[in-house]
Order: sequence, then C-alpha cells, then structure tokens
Amino acid sequence: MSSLSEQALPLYQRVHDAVMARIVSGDLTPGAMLPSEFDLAAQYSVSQGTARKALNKLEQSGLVERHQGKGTFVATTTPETSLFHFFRLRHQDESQAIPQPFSETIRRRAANAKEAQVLGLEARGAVFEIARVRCIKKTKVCYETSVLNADLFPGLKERSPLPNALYPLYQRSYGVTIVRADEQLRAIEATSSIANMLAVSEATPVLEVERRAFDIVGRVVELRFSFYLTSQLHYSVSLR
Amino acid sequence: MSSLSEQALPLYQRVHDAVMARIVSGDLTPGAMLPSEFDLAAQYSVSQGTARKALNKLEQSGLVERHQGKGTFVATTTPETSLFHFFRLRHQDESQAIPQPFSETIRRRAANAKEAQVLGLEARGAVFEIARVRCIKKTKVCYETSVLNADLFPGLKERSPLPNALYPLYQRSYGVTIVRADEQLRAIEATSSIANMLAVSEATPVLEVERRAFDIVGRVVELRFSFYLTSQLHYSVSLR
DNA sequence: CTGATATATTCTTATACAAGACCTAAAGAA
DNA sequence: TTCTTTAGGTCTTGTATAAGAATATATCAG
Repeated sequence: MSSLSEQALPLYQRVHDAVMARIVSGDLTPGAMLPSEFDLAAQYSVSQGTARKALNKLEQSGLVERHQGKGTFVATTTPETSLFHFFRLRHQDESQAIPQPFSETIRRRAANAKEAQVLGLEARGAVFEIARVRCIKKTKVCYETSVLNADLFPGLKERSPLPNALYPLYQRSYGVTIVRADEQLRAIEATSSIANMLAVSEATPVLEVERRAFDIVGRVVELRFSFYLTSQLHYSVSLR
Repeated sequence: MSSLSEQALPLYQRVHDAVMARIVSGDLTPGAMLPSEFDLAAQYSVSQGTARKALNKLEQSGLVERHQGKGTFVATTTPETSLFHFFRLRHQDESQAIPQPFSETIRRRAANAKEAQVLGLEARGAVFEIARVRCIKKTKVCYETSVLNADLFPGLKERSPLPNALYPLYQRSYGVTIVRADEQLRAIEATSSIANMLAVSEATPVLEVERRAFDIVGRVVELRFSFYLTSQLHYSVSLR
C-alpha cells in the first residue's frame, strides 16, 4: 500500500514515477522482474489498465523490457546494447568496429576547472582518469581519456585492466546506468602527444569526440575525450 | 466504410496501417487534420479507444501531432524541426550554428556508380547535384554537395537560388518528407579543391560528413557530402 | 519423454467520463 | 451602434477501468 502523493498528476503518471524511483534507487536492479500489472494495480489501488499504461511508458523510455506471457523486467544494458548505442565506430562496410585495448593507465587526481563544472564537483574534487590506447588488427586507431567522479567509483584503480566496454562495468559494479551521451565532434590536427600515442606524424587529421555521459537521473557521470584515426574507419550515426 | 483486410493483425494495427497509407500516398498532406478518433472509429468499425491506439502509434513514430481539444494533424517538418534534427552544427556554447549561403551551383548530370547504387537508380541515371559554400559571419565554414534523383525533383534547377534549408523545400514543393538521415563522419585532410572552396591551405583538417537521407517509405532520396571547418564550430549529437 | 492442462503474464478491445480548445450568442459597457 | 466580456455548447483528445484473448512456462499424467 504505497502512498501516491502529488495530487494533480494522472494516476498512471504517479505509478510510473513510483516504479521509476524504485529502479533508480537500486531497489529494483537490472534484470529483476517487476511486479505484474495486476500486482502493481493492487499495490497502488488502480486498475490493471492504469498500471499497464505506467509500465508502457517505462518501456518507451527504455527503462524496462516487456514480454507477453513472461513479465516485465528492468532493462539490462547488455554489452551489445551498450556498444551498439554508444560505440559509433564502423568499418567501411558499416559493420561495427570494436577496437581492442592496447594500453591503459588509471590515475586519481584533482579535477581541473572544466571537469569539476561538467561533473558537478567542487573545485579540484577527486576524479579518476582512465587513459587508453586501442587497436584494430594491431593498428592503433584510438586514444581516449575518461574522467569520472572518484566518489562514485570507489576502488576503480584496483580493477585494472578494465574491460573493453566501460558502461556495463559502471552498471554492474557501481549501479551507474548510462542512458544518454551528448557528443561534440571536431576534425583537428594531432597534437604531439596524441601523434605520439597513436604512432602517426604530427598534424595528421584526427576525429575528436568530446562526450558527456548521463545516468538515469540526468547527472553527468563521465567526461570523455576520444581521438580516432578515420582513414579506415568512420563514426556512424542515425538521425531521426 | 473502408475495408480492413489482412486478418491476423490487431485491429489498431490495421487502422494504423490504413491511416499511414493515406499519409504516404499524399491523400493527407502535412498540416492536414486527420479524422477524429470517433470518426475514424466509425469509418473502420472499431471503438474509439482502438482508433485512439492507432493514432497514438502514429504519434510515437512522429508522423502526426496531437493536441487535446484541437485534433490530430499530419506532422509538418517545419524549418525549425528540420534544422534542429538534421543540422548538427553548433557554436562553442552549443547554440545552433546556421551557415548562410555564399555560393551555389546546380548541375544536371549522370549518376556515378555509387550514387546510382545508393539512390536506387539505373546506371548513369539522371541526378541533380547541388554544390554550395556556406558562411558564418563572412567566414567560409562549409562546402557541401547534395545529389538527388532528378526524376523526383523536376525543375529543381530553375529554382535557384535554393533556400538555406533544403528539406522543407523537398516537402513543400515535391512532397518528399525526410524523416531519417544516416551519417558517416571522418576527419580528413582538405583536398586541393576543397581547400580552394573554403579558402584554407591544403591539408587543413576537415570534418567530412557523408549523409544518406531517407523519406517516409524508406527510400534514399539524397546523398550528401558536407565538409566542415571545425575550429570555431563542432558537430553535436545526442545518443540515447 | 511426450503431450495435455493449469496458471501467470502481457496484449487487445471496448466503454464511460474528464479535460481542453474553440465557436457562438447573449449580456453588458462605452 | 460597437466593442468586450461571459456563459454555454460542442468537438476534440486524455484518463481510468473492465473483460477476454494470446502467449509463455511450469506441472503432471501417461
């Protein structure tokens, strides 16, 4: 008999919000089965149809998955889904390009001004910086640095080497689910340090991708800079 | 009293398909008001709730807009919407960058092999090529070429100079509504011709964007190459 | 091991009422 | 008269509920 305060909002919206709260709080973890439409209806004293409408809305926003006859489950951001959504690198035939880890360094340091602002930290708050070079078929194609709020990811440094895909790690080990990423792309000349990392000559054109990754509640939890060599690969996106 | 054949599909799906057919056929043009839920229900001998579900589905796919008390209308891809969705260029403060036309040439010519394949034409079919240089505050920042099936856009050449945003023109004057664009991005060195067009030195890093634009029924109707200078601007995209 | 059966789940369809937008005509003020 | 306001009616989509169908899975008899 949970309380549905906030009068004025439609019933289905209140049920939606209540269930969403249970998911973001970690009460319902990814993969877990939600109460059935009838159970939910009983819990919140509404009809099955209203509970259903709330669940439909959660499904639309991608927070849950539904299967007729089986039930409703908290969406698991599988490596596939995650890669497919946020790794936009493709081969010339549009097949997904998955660069393999080549080298990795993790440092704990103070945030610079921009990082603190973007991540919502106080000035010089503690962050982890993950710097990685990645390869495709022994050719270095990517250098990227990810900066995270250190408080959200305790013990991250000890987990090195990190898996290829970071977001499933964030979710499984830290309960941080990435649902959105805003990216800014530029073509730049490789700086000396980047040229060095990627073993190309200076001033080689490089695709710079600056990413802010958001979790369910809309916080920026990662600031990432990626530098790609795009002679054999490209960044692919579908606008609709 | 339209016929809803195709047994086995749910009623709401059949209504949805029927209405969608009327939209893509041009029977209902952008901005036009659809029959009300009750009218639609009567036409197809279903309940208002079922007609409603069909309309909701059309709304989700972005084909129609609904307003309580007013009605349901075929979505008009307004210049704003179009720009917002498919023009991804932003200033450093993330405000939208709208390059102004600087020069324009339109040619009618035979498609090359790739264009014919992408646009679904026979070999060396007729295409229009629109080549434009665009500026922001008197600085050239963009060179782009758009290639179109000439049969779909009769008399296009005589419309020069074309408006800044092409897709509203496609829709208003040719009934071609762009609903999706797949883009491939690369960082390349400016070729001599591009460097010339943009008034920069050769080998300057340039962001190349290769776009395939799709209409409602999924045809590729435009193949576009854009070359951006990204020292003051960037390409912005949100993945979710 | 196979097939029928029971059970739990989501999906489809229908109905009733509420809420919002808009028009029109009556009432009132200048 | 002319303009503004207001009240009501009507058309629209939005919300809530109920009953039955379809689907998946476990259970049990043979």
